[in-house]
Amino acid sequence: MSVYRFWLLDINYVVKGHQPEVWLWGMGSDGKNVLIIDRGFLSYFYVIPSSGEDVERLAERIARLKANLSFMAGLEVVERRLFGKPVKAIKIYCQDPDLISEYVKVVLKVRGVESCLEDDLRYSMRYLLDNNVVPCGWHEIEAEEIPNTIGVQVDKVLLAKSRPKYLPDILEIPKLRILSFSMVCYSPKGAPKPERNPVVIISVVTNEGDERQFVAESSEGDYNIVRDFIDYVRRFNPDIIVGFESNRRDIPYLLVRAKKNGLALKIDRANTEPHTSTYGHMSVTGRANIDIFDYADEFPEVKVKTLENIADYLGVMRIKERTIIEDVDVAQYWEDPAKRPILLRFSMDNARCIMGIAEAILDFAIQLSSLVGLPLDHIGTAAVGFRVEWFLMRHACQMGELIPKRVERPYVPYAGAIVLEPKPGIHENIAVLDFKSMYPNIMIAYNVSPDTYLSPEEPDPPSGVYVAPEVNHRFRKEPSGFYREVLLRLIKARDYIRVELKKFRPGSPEYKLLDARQKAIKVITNATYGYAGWIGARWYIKPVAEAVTAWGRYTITNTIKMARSLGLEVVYGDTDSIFIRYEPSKVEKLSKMIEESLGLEIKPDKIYTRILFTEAKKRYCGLMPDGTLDIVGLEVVRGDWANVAKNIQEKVLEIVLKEQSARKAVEYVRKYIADLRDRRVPYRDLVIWKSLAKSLEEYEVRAPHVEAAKMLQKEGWVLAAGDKIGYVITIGSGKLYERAKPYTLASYDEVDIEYYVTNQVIPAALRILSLFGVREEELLSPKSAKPQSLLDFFGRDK
DNA sequence: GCAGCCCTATTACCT
DNA sequence: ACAGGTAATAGGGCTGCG
Repeated sequence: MSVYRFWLLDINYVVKGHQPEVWLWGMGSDGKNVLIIDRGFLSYFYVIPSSGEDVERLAERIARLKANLSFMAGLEVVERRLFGKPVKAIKIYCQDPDLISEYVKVVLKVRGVESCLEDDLRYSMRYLLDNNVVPCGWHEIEAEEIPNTIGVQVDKVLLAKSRPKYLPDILEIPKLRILSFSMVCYSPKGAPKPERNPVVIISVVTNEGDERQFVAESSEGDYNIVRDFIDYVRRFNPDIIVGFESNRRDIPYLLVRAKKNGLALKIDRANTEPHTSTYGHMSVTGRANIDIFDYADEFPEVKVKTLENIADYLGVMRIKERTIIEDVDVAQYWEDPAKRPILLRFSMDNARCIMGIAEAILDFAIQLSSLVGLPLDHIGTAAVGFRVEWFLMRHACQMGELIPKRVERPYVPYAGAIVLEPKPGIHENIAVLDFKSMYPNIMIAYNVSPDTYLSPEEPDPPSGVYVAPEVNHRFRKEPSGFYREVLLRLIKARDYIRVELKKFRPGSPEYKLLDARQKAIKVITNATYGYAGWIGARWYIKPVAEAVTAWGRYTITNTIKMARSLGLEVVYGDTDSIFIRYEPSKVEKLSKMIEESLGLEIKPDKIYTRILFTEAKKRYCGLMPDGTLDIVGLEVVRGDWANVAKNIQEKVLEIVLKEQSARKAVEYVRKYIADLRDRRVPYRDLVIWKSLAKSLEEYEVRAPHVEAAKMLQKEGWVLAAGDKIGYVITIGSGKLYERAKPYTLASYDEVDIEYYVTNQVIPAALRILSLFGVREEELLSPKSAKPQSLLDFFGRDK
């Protein structure tokens, strides 16, 4: 027996004859792939006695059930806390974790049992939580090698002789074998259906430089390529498999195709097929199956989350250098021998893009996984709320706080932040002062937490309370709350990493790793308030979230008052920021005042040379000292306007802010409209993208993007909530929804250019130019009357 | 029959 | 399926109008 050091890649469990085994799949420090089998970890759940019930007596009553519940392995009375209140609970051990839900039903019927807790945790997660075993983290374990009689695809199999011991100080990531794949399916008409249409191309790229392409010999049979793909995966033996929309599309498709061909998609390390797991992800036992698409939300700048757009954004592969083949066109490319090579190239490039994106996001995914404690293949599919919750659950366990049940609650809204009315027009030399992590710091400063909250009936405790303004919710000053403790740890960890970061050269592996770690910490820190206000949260208590925003409003209004008292002119503000005319010495004073009176930190974030406010809140454009534009909320940064509108608005903003001439901007718009009318702008710049928020039948109204989506559906494409519909408006009469058409099914000749002039370009341009008195007619008429006097708004403009 | 108004549904943004 | 605050468009119903 020896001590073995490994990095945890994946975890699952099996139960054989009511005896559970945890399977820890890892990378050894000796460079080997290992499976460590840990037997004998006892699962359990808690029983909360009804109030006034004698817990020892209740325990005895439950113990008597042993005759019926034969795999109950003992019980004990323990002291825990629930929402901060001390409780005596009965911890009931169960030999077979899969029997827990059954046993809970029986136990709940026992007189004096109020409820059961923590019976809803999967055995493997229970194991991770209780033993502080961390996915994507290094551990040491006493173990002995045993023969690989089960035929798993690893270098060695070990039998655990101790529980793993987490080594938090080793951040290093072992060398991982990564395989990316992308596939093309052939359907002569409509969307490919796995029951009838074959896979014709599978492209594969590995991070060891191998590139392969499996191509079907004919349009009918895909036996060969499915088999070759399975063989290839097994031969390469990747630790990580990456795809794009592979959870939802590729893997389920391949499963059906394999079956059709009498094959089994055994691409894992345990000779089983991929299976659906938590949060709708496809689990590949012993490997981490990652869907790049699940990380698309990390890039909000990318509005339409296609593979090529994300790759372009990350600099992996430029769209300009690619031929993009739309889904609707795949069949003709496959059928035409002259065009097929383009399709092959397209597919190979997709696999390369997936590998490139994987390499760009993997550091972050790994850090998020180890921080939150969810396995690498789960962390991407878990929604933000669940990521935060798993992080909290880990700490709850360590702090003796019981994990509350998930309960359904009605949605009752509460008041949020304050947004100031901007002063429309152009302002010079404006500084933005931002509170640093305002909500987390409020939660820390006032100890706002589910376990420190005092309900109205409860008296003030001796140590005193913090009372939230407006809403008057009270929170104990002591002891330090659950949220406060967790947030302090996060902030401390991030501060430490930021210091460490300075020791390394940007771009070095160490730097990338630490940077990814601090980003993961930041994400979880910033999401904690949102979690607190989420009705789906286990630790939801509305007054907690309500108090945080109340203190937020109090903080910003006081800040504004103090700024004004110092003679600073406040021109705008939103939630945790104020925009003021920049006067360095006064700003310095203000920071100090706030620090002293509120205990929160505010600092200048950026200084605009010039800034333009529209009449609307949350929509402005600032000119930075380096000449770049900071565009906020306007059409330019929105994904649901055609590029023609976005392009023209950006240009208008640039001219107005840099050259300070509305007249020039008007000229530019007129020229642009002329070009548009001559169809000199690319077709793609006319496409309007909108998401489907629900399934098509659920829509109450007829809207352009919904009608366009219905046309796609008619063609056989499967559409679901979250899909983006790209459409153009075509010539004709009647409502817009009658003239909307998916851009892939329409052509340039059908497009109603005047719609784009009137409803896209003009409104986008006027949003800015109307501030200077420009009217629609001036943009439309090629040679309008003399420009209005207001046009030359700076006098010095020639 | 339709312009004008108001309201609702819908989407995507900001912090 | 992390929060609330906000802007904006299109559709749809209603009113008033020779």
